[in-house]
Amino acid sequence: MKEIPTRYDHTTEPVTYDEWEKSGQFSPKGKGEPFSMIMPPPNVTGDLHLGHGLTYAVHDTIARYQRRLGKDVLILPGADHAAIAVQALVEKKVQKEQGMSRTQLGKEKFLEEVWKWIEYYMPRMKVSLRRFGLSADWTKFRFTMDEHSQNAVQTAFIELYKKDLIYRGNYLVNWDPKLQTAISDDEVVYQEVPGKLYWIKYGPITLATVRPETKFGDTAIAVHPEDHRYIKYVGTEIEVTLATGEKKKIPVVADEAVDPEFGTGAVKVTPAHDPADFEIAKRHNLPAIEVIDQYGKLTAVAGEFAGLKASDAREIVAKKLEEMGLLEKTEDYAIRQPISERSGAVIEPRLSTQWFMKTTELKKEALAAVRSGKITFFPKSIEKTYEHWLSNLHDWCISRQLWWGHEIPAYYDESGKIYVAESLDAAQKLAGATAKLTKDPDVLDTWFSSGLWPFSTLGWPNAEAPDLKRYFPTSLLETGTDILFFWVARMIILSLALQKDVPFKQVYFHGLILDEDGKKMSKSKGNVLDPLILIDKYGADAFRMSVIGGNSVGQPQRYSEQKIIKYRNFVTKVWNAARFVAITADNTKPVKPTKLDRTETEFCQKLERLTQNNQKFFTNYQLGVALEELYEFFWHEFADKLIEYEKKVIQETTDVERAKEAKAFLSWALQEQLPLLSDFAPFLVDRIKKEMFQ
RNA sequence: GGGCAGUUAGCUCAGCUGGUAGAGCAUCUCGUUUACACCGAGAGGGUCAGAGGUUCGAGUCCUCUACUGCCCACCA
Repeated sequence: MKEIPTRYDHTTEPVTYDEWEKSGQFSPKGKGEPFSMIMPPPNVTGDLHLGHGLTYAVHDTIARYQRRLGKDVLILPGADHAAIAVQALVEKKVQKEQGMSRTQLGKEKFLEEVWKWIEYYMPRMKVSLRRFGLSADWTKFRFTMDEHSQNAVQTAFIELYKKDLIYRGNYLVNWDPKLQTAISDDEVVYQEVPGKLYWIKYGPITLATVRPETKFGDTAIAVHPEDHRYIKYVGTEIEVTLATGEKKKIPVVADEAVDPEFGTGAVKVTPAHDPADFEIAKRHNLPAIEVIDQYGKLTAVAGEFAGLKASDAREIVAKKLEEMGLLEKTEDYAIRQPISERSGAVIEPRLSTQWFMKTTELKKEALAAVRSGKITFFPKSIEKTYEHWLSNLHDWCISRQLWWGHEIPAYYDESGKIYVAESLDAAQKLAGATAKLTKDPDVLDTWFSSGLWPFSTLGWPNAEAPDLKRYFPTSLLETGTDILFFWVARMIILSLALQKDVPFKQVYFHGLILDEDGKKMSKSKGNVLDPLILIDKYGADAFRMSVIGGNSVGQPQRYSEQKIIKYRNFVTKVWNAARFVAITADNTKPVKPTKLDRTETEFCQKLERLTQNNQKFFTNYQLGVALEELYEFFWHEFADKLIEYEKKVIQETTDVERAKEAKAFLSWALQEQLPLLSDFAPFLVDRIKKEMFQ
């Protein structure tokens, strides 16, 4: 009899993983039907949360299932440079350790610090990723800032520029005064804060506004075209008195965007600081006057108020207007304030010269790709969200005033003319030898490089790269709904633009993990669970099953340690059932006996059904259901019923052959279930095989 | 304001194309120390959010309502 402990020892997992990796079994063989997944690259910010754990658990479970079916599986791992996030972290670190700001340190030194950060965190992150048991091909690991990625990004930019899909222009952007950069619409979140609605006299017209401090930048008053109250003013100019006492004339325009029901039905138009006003101004050819600068302070046009922070200026200006008899009344009002998701600063819509990507044509193609079924979403309901977002998509601001990130391959001569080229030399050729060129100082939005990820990782822009030819378009993208717009939609757009094909055929959106009370987990709430600590305590298999089990496609799930305990117990159960089979049926070859009694036949039928369902559930990405059924079957059908039944048979029968057959049947039944289990619990099954059946 | 989900046992959740409800945890009873107490046998517990409709028959399809969550939006 073998000496087998009654507990599965999960501390051997890293060793097992090492063996797997060294054996090369995670690398695709290049034979069979390809099945590829590009792993969502985690940010190199130092920590992995439960959401990452879920992502990798699902990735790996699907990959192992596909391998079991005989597919040529590739999981390509990577990491993201996370421009804004990492820059902010390194800035904090430099400030703390050297007492210097980024600007004091200088760009070159600062970037050295960033690379030090990357060099420190990258290896740690890779070690962490391996703890999940992720069967990724590490030889193909890619970082969004490695040389190949940089080249891909530069090439993409140049190609898109040549195709006239990228342009530079002075438009209203979301300005983050804290980070001193523009950010995209999707990086802005809104918060309701108590504020006031100010009713201000503009000559004969009174209008309501929440931002009296921007009055200096008003270049029109807008009313609805059918509003009879104001029709007589439309087309005329009205003299307006500013808080500085200065008087100026501004036109009254008619625009559909104005809601006659709100306030007085008249609205001030401040094109430089309000997206809606900016649009009105475009339609009526109105000038834009900058009232707020890049630091969020009032500019010279505000006269005596110049230099005040916009938020402070509000009440001061209003008070002055009141003294001047221009403030009719105020009322309490909930303001919807735009906040930078990155820094928490109040966003100031501001005119700025930036690079943009045109989306008008591409979004149609991106819509068609999903509508036509070239890309399938799981769950399907996400398609509506996707459609809605795309149809409302504006051009995408892709430049950022940061230091850490992909450089923009654009050069300017003294007259400001743009030369887009891969190097200074190449630009110089375009501009002529005498031109004095300067490089664009900005970097690209992180999501621009992430958007190229499904093909840049496979060798693009080299169209002949073997991996690109074999594994693109990828089979499946597995991710969370939180980055549907940031990432999923952008990959589709950029892939259609540059590869003329979809980046993936299926997208599986797993649901968000919430805490016990159904609240989002966040560091600030202090309700986060560290997946690596859970793995240390209970093992990777239990962890993987705990995030997959009881989770269904796209549905949020509440998570607590109780769940992982359930699966840790399951791991022990499987271990002990296998142990029993190994001990009693030690030398039996796992061949299905030919003679079966009724109980055994019934078991076979149930097992057959389980296998069929398993495949069906995986096809629909109902991993939670697949796991639950397996759990039920193994524990209650196999362990509780079949093992107990055969145990009795073995004890009671006098027929030696019958006892042998019972043992053989048990052994066979176990071996049939182990492959199914190994999708979810690869470490456990590996150990069972090695310790008990070798 | 619009869109999308969800509302099933005390708790966490399953329940595909309709046929009078399931699991895990928790509770209670009993058992077992030669696979496993991270165990076994069993029990209690649900008018499937509410109302209406389709149907021989509805958690399961339709409509409306309520509550919860998520996403989007230029009502200043």
